[in-house]
Order: sequence, then C-alpha cells, then structure tokens
Amino acid sequence: MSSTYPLHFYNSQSRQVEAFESLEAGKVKLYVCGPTVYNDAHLGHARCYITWDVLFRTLQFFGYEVTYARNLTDVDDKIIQRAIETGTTPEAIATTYTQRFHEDLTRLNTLSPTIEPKATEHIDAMHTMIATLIKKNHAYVTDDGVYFHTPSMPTYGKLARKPLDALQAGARVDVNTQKRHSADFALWKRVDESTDAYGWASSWGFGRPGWHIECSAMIFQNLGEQIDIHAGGADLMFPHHENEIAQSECCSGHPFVKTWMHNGFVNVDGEKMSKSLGNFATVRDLFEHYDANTLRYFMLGHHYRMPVDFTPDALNGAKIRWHKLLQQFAKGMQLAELNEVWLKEAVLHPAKWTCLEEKHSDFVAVLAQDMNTPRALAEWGRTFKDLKQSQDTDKAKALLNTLVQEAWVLGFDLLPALAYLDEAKSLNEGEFHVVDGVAPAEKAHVLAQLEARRQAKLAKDFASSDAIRNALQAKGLHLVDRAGGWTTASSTADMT
RNA sequence: GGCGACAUGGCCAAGUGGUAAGGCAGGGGUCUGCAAAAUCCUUAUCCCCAGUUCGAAUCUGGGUGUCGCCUCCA
Repeated sequence: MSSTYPLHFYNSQSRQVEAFESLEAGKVKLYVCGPTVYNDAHLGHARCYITWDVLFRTLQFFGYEVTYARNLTDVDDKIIQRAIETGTTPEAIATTYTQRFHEDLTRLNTLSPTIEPKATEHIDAMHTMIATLIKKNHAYVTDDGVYFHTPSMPTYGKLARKPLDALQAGARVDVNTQKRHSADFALWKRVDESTDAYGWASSWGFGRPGWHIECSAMIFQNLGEQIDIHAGGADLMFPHHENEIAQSECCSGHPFVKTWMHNGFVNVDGEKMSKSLGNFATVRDLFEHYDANTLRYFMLGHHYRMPVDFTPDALNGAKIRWHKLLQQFAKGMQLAELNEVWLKEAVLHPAKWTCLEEKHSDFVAVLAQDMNTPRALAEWGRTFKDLKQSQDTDKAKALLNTLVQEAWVLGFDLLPALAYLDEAKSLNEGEFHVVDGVAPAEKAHVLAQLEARRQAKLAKDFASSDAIRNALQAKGLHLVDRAGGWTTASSTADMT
C-alpha cells in the first residue's frame, strides 16, 4: 500500500533524524518500556504512552504491520515495599495497579499493544539469558547474585555516550564491594528465602531478577533478538536502555535495536514531574477537570522530544481549543446531514484511508518527519477551517471523513461531538437546552426561567429578560442565545 | 565534575540556509435589543557577541541562562 512513503525518525543513538527502514519490509517490531505497577500513572506517564500510541498509529497509518509490545514490570522492590506498607502481597499490588493502569490508558484512548508481557511470566527467559552471559564471561556470580561486567563490553556506553572511565570519574561511591566495577549492574539479586519469600529459585540461589534483564528477556522471547524501534522516557536512556543493549548484544552476538526513541518529560515549574519529587498529578486527578482528548491535545501540541511544562493555563487553552473543534465538527455534521449512526460507524472503521491522497498530503508529510504532531494539529486545524467555511454538503462530507481518519491517527475520540450535535439539533427543533453541570432538581426551574426570559424578550421587556439572565449567571450558568429566542444554558464550572 | 538538550511575539509552541506554522489571550469588524456565543480580520525578525555565506531562527566558535542524565524514575 503506502509502506514506501519515506518516514524519518530521530534516533537517540545516532543523535540525528534518520530515514526509517524496517528490518523486514512492511513490518515493524516496536517495544516500549511499560510501567512498574506500584502506583497510579501520572501525567508524565500519560505523555509517554500517548506519544508511543501515536507512533503505533502512525506506523499503521503508513501501512506497516506493527507488533507493539509494552511490558508490565510486576516484580520490583517498590511493589514489595508497597505491599509491606499496606499489609498485602506484591501480587495483589501488581494486580491492582495493573488494572488501574489499564483503566487510565483506556480512558486516554490509547490502543492496546499487540502484546503486553509481564516480567513475572518471563523468569525462565531471564535465566536463560543470564546463563548465557555467564558462559560468555560477560557476567559473574557473587554472594548476593549475578552481575553484568560492563568492561567486558568494549562499546558499553554507546547509547548514552557515557564511556566507562567517564562514569567512574564522576560516580558516587558504590557501597557494593562485591562488584568488580562500579558500573556493573545486577542481573539476579539473591534474597534470604526464610525472611523474604517473594522470589524464584535459580542456579544462583533464590532471588529476584534485576530490572534491566526483564526488558531484554521479554523482547527476546516475544519479538526476537533484533527489533526495529525501542522507545521509552528519556530518563530510561541511562542506565536502563544502555544496560539492555549490553545484555542483549553480548547474549545474542548481534545488534539489538535499530532505532532508539525517547520522549521528553513533563515538568512542573520547570522541574521534572516524578514520583520521587512528589510533584506529580495523577491521570485520575486530572480527569476530574479535563477530558482525555484535552490531555492528548495538550500533549500533542508539543513535539514529543521536547520537555512540556504542565500549567493549568496551558491545559485550559487546550481544553478551549478542543471543544471549539468538537463544536465545529458537529456543525459540519449538520451541514453534511450526517447523523450519530454515521459517526459511530466512521469512528469504528476509519482504516480505509489511502494516505498518499491529496487531501492528506500536508498532514502526512509532517507526521512522516519525526512525528511532528504540533504541525499535524495545525494541518488538522486547517481542515476544520475549511469545513467551517464550507457551504457544500458533499464537500463537508469529504472533509468530515478526512477529519475522522486523521483523528484516528492522532488518537482523538470524536464521539463527544455528539453532545454538540444534540445541542444544535434541539435548538433547531425549537426548545431550550440545558447541558452539563446543572443539577437535575435545578433543571426544571432553569427551564422555566429561560421560558420566562423568552417571553420577556418577545414582549421587548428587556429589563426583565436581563434580570433573569443576571440571576442565572449569578448561579454560574452560562447563557448562549440562538435564533428564535431559544437559549442554551450550561454550567461554567466545568470550564475551570 | 563528566555528558547532553533547550533558549522564537503577552502566554504556549512549530520551523528542512532563502526571507517566521498553529493555538490561547488581546485589539478591530460583522451578527445580536444589549451581553454572550459564533464568525471574519489583526499583532514577532527568533537570548547576547563574533564568524561562515549572496543570504541564518536555522551552520561554526565564544558567552549567558534554564533543564535533564550520571542514583529508582515515563
């Protein structure tokens, strides 16, 4: 189909934008580091998974058959710590937060990855890799586990460009005297089974896997020894991804990842948002004030590699913009005489594009150039503008179809436009409308007031009509007058 | 200390050496009894200095500032 369209991505390893060529024609193996499930996802996580969701969608848009693996780290000291604190088991913590993670991501409208491997289900694969690394003299056994010996790999540090001697110079003193080199890292960590029963038997004693080996093993088992794209947060580049390369390449003897991609952070007051700094806003908290599309619009308004500063002002700007777009979309549907049934069908089956078509040209070009979503949003906005200025039913239909297809690539859910369609329809039918944010008990009263105001306006008793308007506005209701004297009232509270 | 990234209008934010996308806010017009909403129009020479070039926001060097990684972290 369109798999020949030239794609370009920034490769963190070469530090430049490269022409993308998949290992196997028409197919892409994509791996993204997933969460450690011990806490709710915050906005930083949301950015990560939205970013790579768009990459997943983009690759498909360009005709690739993508195998997208995103793991779950369900064994980790933090999970165990959390279990101890709350008097439950690590498994229970992992299950709970895995479920909550899925709920959050579903709400964020991310596509499910093709596979979602769990660390605890790949212990055997880790053991196999560790055994191979020991055999090849890249790892050694100590009293407290197994370590990867970094000097055994001459090219160690090639991703983060941190040669071993540079690491040593600036490194803080490592307390672990068992390690032969301060940069060596654990593949397997032994624990005392009598006091710490959460672990697995191994040739090197009862214990738990090191963090880095998990991802390598999950990739080897599910995608193979060589993949096209490995993505994750910029903070994972070192040491996590560096160590993955070391283990994987020393184990297999050939290149591990073709293109490394890293997303920038979400900052708060100029500082990285993180659990350790405690300055995070969870996705769940944000859902109380912002819808998923708004969060996505906010994120995609920034290039994925750049840092994003999280401020209420910026998020509100995205919210206002997004809802204007929905409104325009609904108006367009009216003009094109398209209904709810059409939208639901179009959203469900948007995949019939031909992305080289003229109508997609600018949108496609900017996405193909290192996934420039800010530009893509601008191009998308131009189509909305065309729609807004369109007087022609057929043209509007075509534009709406384009918008639906492009919304799919960016991961926006257009179904909320139906609320605006309802609003527009009800006004056409000649009635008052009260939308979100008005308590049911209040609604009858508000409708009565709106009718009284309408009568006053018809009688040109503007003093009375203005008095009613002032009273309603004092209650936090926002009035929008339409033709025929009809009015829509909505709560302004949800626009904060 | 080592390595790296970034610095664009009131705010947010793109930008492939050829003369600054888009959004929010603001200003003006239209519409409306007024207001709101909607709609149309509208606002920059790109941190500083030097250099390369016919030409630089875009390349080079030097400053200044901010952030990140080097420790768990998306």
